[in-house]
Amino acid sequence: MSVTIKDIAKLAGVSHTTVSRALNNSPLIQEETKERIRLIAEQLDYTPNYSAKSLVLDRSYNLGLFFTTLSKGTSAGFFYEAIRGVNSVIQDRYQLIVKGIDDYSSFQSITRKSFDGIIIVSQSDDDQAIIEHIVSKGIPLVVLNRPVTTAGVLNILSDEEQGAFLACSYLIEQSHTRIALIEGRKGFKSAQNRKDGFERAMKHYGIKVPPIYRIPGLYDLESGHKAMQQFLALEERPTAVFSCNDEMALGAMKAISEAGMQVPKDISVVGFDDTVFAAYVTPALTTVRRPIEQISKEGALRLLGNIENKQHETEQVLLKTELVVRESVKKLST
Amino acid sequence: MSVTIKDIAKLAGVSHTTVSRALNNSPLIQEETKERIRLIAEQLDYTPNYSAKSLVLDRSYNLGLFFTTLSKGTSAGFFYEAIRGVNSVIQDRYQLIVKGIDDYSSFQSITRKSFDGIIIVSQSDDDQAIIEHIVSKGIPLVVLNRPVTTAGVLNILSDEEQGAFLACSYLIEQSHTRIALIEGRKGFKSAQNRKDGFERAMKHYGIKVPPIYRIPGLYDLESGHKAMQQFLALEERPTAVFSCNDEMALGAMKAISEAGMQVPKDISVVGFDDTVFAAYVTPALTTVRRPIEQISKEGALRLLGNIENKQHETEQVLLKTELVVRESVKKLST
DNA sequence: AAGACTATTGTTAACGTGTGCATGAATGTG
DNA sequence: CACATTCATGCACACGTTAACAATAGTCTT
Repeated sequence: MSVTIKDIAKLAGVSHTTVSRALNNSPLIQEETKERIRLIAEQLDYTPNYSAKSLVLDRSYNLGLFFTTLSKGTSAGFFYEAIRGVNSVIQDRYQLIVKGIDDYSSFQSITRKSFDGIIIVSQSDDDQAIIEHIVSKGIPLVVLNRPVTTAGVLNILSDEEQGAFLACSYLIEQSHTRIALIEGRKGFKSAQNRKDGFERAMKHYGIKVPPIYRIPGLYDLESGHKAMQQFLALEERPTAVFSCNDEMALGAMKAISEAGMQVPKDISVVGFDDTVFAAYVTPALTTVRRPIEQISKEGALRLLGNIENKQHETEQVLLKTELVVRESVKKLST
Repeated sequence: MSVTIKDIAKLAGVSHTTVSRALNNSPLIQEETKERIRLIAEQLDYTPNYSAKSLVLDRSYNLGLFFTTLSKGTSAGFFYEAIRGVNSVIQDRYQLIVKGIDDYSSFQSITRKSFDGIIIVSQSDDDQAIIEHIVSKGIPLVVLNRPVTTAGVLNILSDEEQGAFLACSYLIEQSHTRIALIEGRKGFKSAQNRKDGFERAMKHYGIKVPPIYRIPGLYDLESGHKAMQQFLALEERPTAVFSCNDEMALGAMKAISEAGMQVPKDISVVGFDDTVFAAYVTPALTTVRRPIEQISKEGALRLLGNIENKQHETEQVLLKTELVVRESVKKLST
């Protein structure tokens, strides 16, 4: 079948041990011999059998990249940026195995033999179970995007509460006082954080928000659309809406234009995430940029550090978010 | 360290062979013995070492999912749907390894030992090299999204030429005669197919298209924006634009509104792909739906069939696209 | 009741690679 | 020149699993 080190050994007139050492650049082997063996390996188009390597070295060369879910609730852009970020770091050294946590019926198959390290892009508290499983197995782990307090876990995320605070403060500075909130998907930590930022800004500036100005959403276009319809039906409409993500903001804008009104002339809208299309809708959406690609890059980098130095760095890193001002907010005259 | 079948064997008072057979549900073993062994395995929280299995069974349990590129030119939605489709099919049986073809400096590491099968979501003719490598290694392969003639390759894609024809015919049926084209990224097969559909429709209905009505784009928002600006600067503007994907269509719509005009009142726009946001922009975008998730599902399914039955199905499957009529096209009065 | 057959389990080797220890040659030391 | 030391390589085994073949006991056939 395929070429093994024994085939090379035979041709080179040495033992397979010598070949193994030569190809791993061991200092025990003479430079001259190494060169000869490398040449033969090249000519035979030799590729190491990673299953055999894994078995004896107790490493899998696999990196797990797990999302809370692949089938529902994860936005395409988010998903894409996360994979890109991680992928740009690992290059050739590892294989990237992508999976949705909700696809696992049992975590049994997640062992130190099958993953050298795992990155969880977490969007829900429900991920706690798998996190604990991974930690208990002693697999190096980094959790992105959601705060986690479990011991022994690297944790990298953006400060979403701060981002939401930023966005809402901006609305208030534009003299808005009737500000409504379209919340994120229930159970997602990000939904809570963003709402917290909203509430803090309101409190900080002493703005009263009636209960009907808060409607839960599902992070998708449709729920934003529906929520906005409800706001529009109100007797005293809000003059501005903070939507917990861009997709819902888009749905909201759609509802506004369907009602014969205009953004930002009649109602201002702010989103969150700075999705690729935010800059290109009409009007361009003012939103909060969350450095997902940077988070996943940073996470992958540190995870590799932990794996290769066998250390156990375990801090929490908060990366700052940034307000991107575009055209969807109007400054009210005071 | 971790539990092996030998540990179980010792506790059960049998040989490790018997344990192996029992856990693989071999008919050679007494039902009673099997039950006893399964129980012990469960209690010890045994997990098979997949490296060892792979080594002896000559299977990796890995499925490769390769994209032409992860870093440039692949749209997030496209990427997301493809992964979802494949993932929904493979469930627990395989690990899904995601990679960008342009990340490979050498294909050497792609062997039959490291991948049981490979799915290529191909967007460029440049992928031919890796396709040939994979075929030469005898790895089961399915190529999605782009037509491929290499022997021994399963090929599943949508009939994009037909989709473009559909879209352009629709424009013509709405009495448009000055129809412009924003082309896709050069070198991408889809760009060629969609253009072909455009040309066929024009020819079929006997519509003349001046050369300046065709501008190449890059499949991103910005290039659509720029292309539209050029159309708008023309003395005799088109009344309708067929954009080779939704993102460029969005960019085009942006340019139109910046010029103080409206879609579809002043200019009609049709896109391609039916991206998630197409339904929620204002006006909602008329576009061509390409069943990516279905394509990748179908592809994964057939690939698994080929792997597990050791057969070599090698046909080309064309899945029909569908025109989604929304609000971005105006019927001209004749 | 002897031989053939069947059902169940064990023995042993194999997959491809890495590593501790042994070996032998060459070199250095006193 | 005898002995210690260093350098380069080989031998044998280990990693955890599966499978071909052997072995044993029990059952059936005539």
